[in-house]
Amino acid sequence: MPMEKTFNAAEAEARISKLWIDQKVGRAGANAKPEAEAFSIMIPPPNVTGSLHMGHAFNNTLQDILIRWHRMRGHDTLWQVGTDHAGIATQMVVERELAKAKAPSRREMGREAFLAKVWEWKDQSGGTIINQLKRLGASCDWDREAFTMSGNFPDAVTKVFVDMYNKGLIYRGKRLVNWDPHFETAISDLEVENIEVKGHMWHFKYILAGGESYEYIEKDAEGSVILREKRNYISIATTRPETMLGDGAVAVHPSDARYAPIVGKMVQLPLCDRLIPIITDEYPDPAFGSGAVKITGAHDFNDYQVAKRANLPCYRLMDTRGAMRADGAPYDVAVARAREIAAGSPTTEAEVDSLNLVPEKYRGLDRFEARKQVVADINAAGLAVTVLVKTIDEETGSEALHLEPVVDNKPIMQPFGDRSKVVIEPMLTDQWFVDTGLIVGPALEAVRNGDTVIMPQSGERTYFHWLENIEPWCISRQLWWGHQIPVWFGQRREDDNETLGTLKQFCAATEGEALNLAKAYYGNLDVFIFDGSNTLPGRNPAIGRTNGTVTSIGIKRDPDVLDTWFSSGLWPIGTLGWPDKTPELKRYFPTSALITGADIIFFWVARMMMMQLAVVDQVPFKTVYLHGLVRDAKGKKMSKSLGNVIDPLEIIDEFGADALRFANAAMASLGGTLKMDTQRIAGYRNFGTKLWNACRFAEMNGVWEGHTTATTPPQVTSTANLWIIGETAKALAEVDAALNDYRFDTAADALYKFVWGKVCDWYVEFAKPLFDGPAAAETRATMAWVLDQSMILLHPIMPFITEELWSTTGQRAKLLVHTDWPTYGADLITAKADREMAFVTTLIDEIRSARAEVHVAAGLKVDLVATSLSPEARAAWGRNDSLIRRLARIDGFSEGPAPKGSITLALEGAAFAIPLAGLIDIAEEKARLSKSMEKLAKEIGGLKGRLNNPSFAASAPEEVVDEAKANLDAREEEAAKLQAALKRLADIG
RNA sequence: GGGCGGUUAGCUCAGCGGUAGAGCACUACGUUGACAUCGUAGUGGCCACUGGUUCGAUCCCAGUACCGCCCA
Repeated sequence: MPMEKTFNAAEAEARISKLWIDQKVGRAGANAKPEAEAFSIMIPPPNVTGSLHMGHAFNNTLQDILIRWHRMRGHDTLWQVGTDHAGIATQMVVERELAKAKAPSRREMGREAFLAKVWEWKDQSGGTIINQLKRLGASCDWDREAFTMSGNFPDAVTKVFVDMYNKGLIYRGKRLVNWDPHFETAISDLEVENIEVKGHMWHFKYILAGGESYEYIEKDAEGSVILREKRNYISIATTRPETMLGDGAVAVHPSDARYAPIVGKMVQLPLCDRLIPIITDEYPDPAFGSGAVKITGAHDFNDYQVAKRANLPCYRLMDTRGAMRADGAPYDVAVARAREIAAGSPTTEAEVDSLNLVPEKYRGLDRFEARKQVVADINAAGLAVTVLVKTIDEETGSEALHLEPVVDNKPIMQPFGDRSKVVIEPMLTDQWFVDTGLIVGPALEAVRNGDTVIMPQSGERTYFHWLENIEPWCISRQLWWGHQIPVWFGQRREDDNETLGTLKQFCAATEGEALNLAKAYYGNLDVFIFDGSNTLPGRNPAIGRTNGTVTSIGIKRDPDVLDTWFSSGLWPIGTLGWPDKTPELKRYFPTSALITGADIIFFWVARMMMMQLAVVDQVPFKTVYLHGLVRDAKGKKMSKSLGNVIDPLEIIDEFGADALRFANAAMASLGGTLKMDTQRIAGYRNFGTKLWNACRFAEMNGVWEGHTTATTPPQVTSTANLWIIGETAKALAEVDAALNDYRFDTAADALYKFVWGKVCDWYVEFAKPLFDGPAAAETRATMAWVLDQSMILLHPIMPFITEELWSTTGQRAKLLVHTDWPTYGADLITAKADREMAFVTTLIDEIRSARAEVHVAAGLKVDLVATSLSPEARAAWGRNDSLIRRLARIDGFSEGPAPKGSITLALEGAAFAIPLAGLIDIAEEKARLSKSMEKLAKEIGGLKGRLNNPSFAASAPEEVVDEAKANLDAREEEAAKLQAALKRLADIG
């Protein structure tokens, strides 16, 4: 059955994909030669909730190109596939599904039932993205699909936590964290997006205690007094009025002379029955606002630092949902205790946290509601800074002056949760942290000494900059979906004089081990797991008593889970079976390359480096290839709201996976963003069609008859065949070099130019006359070989169309995916053939160009007269005249002087005339020649300028000088010929 | 404010010491033993600006302007 005119991607891709999967072509070690070196890649695990977007398509195309290339080369390859449980993202999706289905909410159904729902959902929809990867042609080892919540992974995560805990690399502490009031969990710095929004700045007066007052003096830049008044207050500015309820002080800069008289004095905190001090700190900027800053240690990161320095208590004002606290003792009780603490009464962090200093009227209000209320109350109390405003009564026209509160409209940077999109609240909570400062050293060193190479190099600078300024990593999340933290809490023994108010921690891989630890600690008490109802407040353990004496004690597991990135940080070893010493771990770790987006260098790459080095003392990968983000054709971020999202599956439907893959490879230059243009993808679809039709042409000419795969090219004698065999060797060398350097764009470019520019544009055309001559047999053999090589070399980038062509063009021992990658070298290049074909193609180009410029009808055959021929040129003509005649539409050929009324061509070593008496416009030919002369003159001028410069000859390398000389000679020779032709034209008229 | 990068043909981008390339778009023409998802020919660039290094700079260095991205 003859080949169709085009490749039917939709039909063939499904069929070929199934074939590859059924035959397990991507299994670890497939097609490996004995003793082969290993090449392994870990897929950046997509979220199990995810579906394939352009970023995935791009990222996985590059990985597949590398894997296929190495696999064909006979290396022992593994492309480890799998998905990430993606804590917040997945929990969010399932909660949304529940809401949509009007099912009970997460809280209503409880932890166990909810987790069952998540697993149910995962089983139903978790395979989506994996199946989409298959459509892209990804040749992963599908049998090894991993999941961060399945198999050995949870145990591995737990083991790492316990080990790190025991080494003192993980600690628990009360810290100000980014709190997401929607998910009611802490999130890491990296999960916060700071966005500029319209905000307001309010100005409040805090009245000095005891009726005190001072002289407030404001000076301008020159030091002249511009305001002098007696004040009984200090003015503070804030964008978050509701947090004033938790203020611990007012801070001013130590150099600020305006407030020097009142530093150390107390002010009355408005709306509250508390006095707070005026303190000095470097933090306030005297030039900003009034220069005085209210300090709310529990709800602002800067204030927290000030509070720490000044040893101020940090009173938490909000609950987990971002509403003003309604728990704890009544306000007057709490505030009384706060006054005692302020007066020096000893306290603990835990006690401070338990005190609810929100006055009764604000309790339970949402934080934004509370903000409005506080502002209203401050205004009502006359404590707002005001300005005189003149109003005119519209009816009477009478003017009136009155005071209005000063509220500045100003843009403010506000933190939002990257998943929830709600305003993040700095919140003082107990969390687990990795003491990253202790494990960052080896991760930095490994990149510095080249154990791991980051490409492009700018990525290394970013990596260093972040790691050199690393902050502790908050790894606990108040979620349900994830790896539960393997720590159980119990009450401290009375003789245990650790920090008051904290619980004893038992960190262990299993409940049994935790119980053993606890038994060892509590001595003769019975220890049991307390996992019951939440009737006891917080995480307090249960205590059993007999006749009033404590006889048993319960320990309770921390309900929190680990940050998703803690587990995905272990992806390289976890997927290979660690902590077991599996053969795969031995074989494929450290992995060869990590291909990932530059946007997760902090989230993932840096953490994998730190974690793997901390756990197994080895780098996780030798090369990190960072790529940019995929944008739309205009460079805009693809987003649903903009409506510019390009769905890779739709692209595959329309153009085929190969076109998308080739476009991805061609765009993969290092650095920058990637602008995805469907026109370009269409172009690469056309490229596939081009190859397809070259093979179809071969088929029509019997090239494939009885064809089997040959590893070496046929022995040939004709120049065109020798030449294309050499070009194939050049293409192989370019592709190998490019892929070796991770230059997917260079590889794609070389292949495009070879297949289209050399094979299709020239070689197929050359073959047509050769098929009629004595070289027909060797030409068929050469074409078969060259097209085979094209399929092989293109296969890593365009696997489907090449696999399909492979099976339709001959008897094949193996699928293309497992066909050996060639190893031939420069010995296939014949310099003489190269030179000769350069002459032939240049001559054809020149004739075509000249014909077009003087408007010779395309169909018209013309004669050619050689006016001068070097021996080499004469030989070249003799061996290739059928090619030239056909492609340049030449009829008769002779040697001799230029006939009258001909146009002239000048080449190196030859000059030709095309007699066109009566057919051409003399003026037009003159113009054409003059234009060529101008171009030559410019080149000659440049070359002469260089060569006439004495220091050029003195300083430039010899070969550069020689090249310039040779160039000048050749250009001058051509110019002379053109000059002669111009003269002839002038003679005619 | 700190860090990283960019500025090359109408568009999207390569090139990164020897005088500028690709794809797309555009214009004209369509002879051909595969391909109109095509062929042939062509138009189009003070390589952001200003200095410096060099025999020579789009390329290296410094500064300026503008534009991105990341982190505060």
